[in-house]
Amino acid sequence: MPDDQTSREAELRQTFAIFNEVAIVAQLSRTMFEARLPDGAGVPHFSLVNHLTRVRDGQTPLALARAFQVPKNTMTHTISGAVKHGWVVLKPHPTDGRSKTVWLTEAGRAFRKEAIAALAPDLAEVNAATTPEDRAALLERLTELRVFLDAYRDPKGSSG
Amino acid sequence: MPDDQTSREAELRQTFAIFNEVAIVAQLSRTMFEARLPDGAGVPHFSLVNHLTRVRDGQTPLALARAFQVPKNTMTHTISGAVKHGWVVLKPHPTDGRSKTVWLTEAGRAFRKEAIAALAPDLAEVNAATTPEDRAALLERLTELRVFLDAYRDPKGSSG
DNA sequence: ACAATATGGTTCGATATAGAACCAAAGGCA
DNA sequence: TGCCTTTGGTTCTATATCGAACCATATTGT
Repeated sequence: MPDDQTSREAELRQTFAIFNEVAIVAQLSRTMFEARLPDGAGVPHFSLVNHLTRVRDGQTPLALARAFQVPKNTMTHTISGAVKHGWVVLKPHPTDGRSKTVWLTEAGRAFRKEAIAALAPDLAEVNAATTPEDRAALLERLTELRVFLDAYRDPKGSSG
Repeated sequence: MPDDQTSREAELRQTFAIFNEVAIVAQLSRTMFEARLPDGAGVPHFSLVNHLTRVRDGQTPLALARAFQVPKNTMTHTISGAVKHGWVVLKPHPTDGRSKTVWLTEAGRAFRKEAIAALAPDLAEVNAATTPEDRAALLERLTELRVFLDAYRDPKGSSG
């Protein structure tokens, strides 16, 4: 077996290791965050409410599904949970009878505010344990990888 | 609001963004991998079989749960799926009547071999789209973060 | 106008993950 | 020996995620 082959395989293993670490970090951070969120709140609920706050509410479920890169049935499920908790409400779409729009409630805004306050200490611990340079580099490389994967699996950007 | 405060908040947002990207990459890569795996095979099944191959089989479910940083009931579930597919078999522990041991089957070894071959092209695409230096840096920083989170959430290293 | 197709959303079935309660065997200790 | 605690695993319940099938409304093409 020539050297080219063995070193290529070593690089594939390294890339596999990257995805492995990503999966572990995702798992650990999800657990960490959910421990801080109130009652039946999960990360998807917070992400939804956070997105509606930062961008704008009144978006359709499909637009949200695309924003989060998840299938539309997953977004249906997340929204229904948020509705059940009273953080958002659904209203009919003004011009498209098939569609709906998602709106924040006061409870939703309060939930987001409290969640952010509850999450901050953990984030601060991470910042205390790492350097700003490492974090900036990590974010850059992760974004690069995410952008590639995004385009790789779905060259045209569909999601429904 | 003093500058210290605003820059600290900016850093918290950046760290939050890191976890956000990690979650997205984890999601995209999981989907990508599972599209390549046969029939009802999921990433956890592959990870299990891969671990049993690389380290050794005959380990107990609890040891495996610790190796993968998951609760023991999650490992019970993963193993039962792998047993159902015929990739591993359970045998009683030789000296501990409460415990079991997990063993690879020939089908399990074949599954791993085929899965690796099926996954390689995707990994190669990632390698074609990134530089070795970026990948090495990413892996390093991810590992650093994973090690921190691991210690942060569980200073003593328990898992059962 | 009308049939064919495309789109927005939900439902169904499957796997994944995790906390809590539970059971059975092992180990410690009087 | 017998009780109590610890440990290994499973079960129960709940949320998350996703593909496939499905329904209703819109849009397109003729």
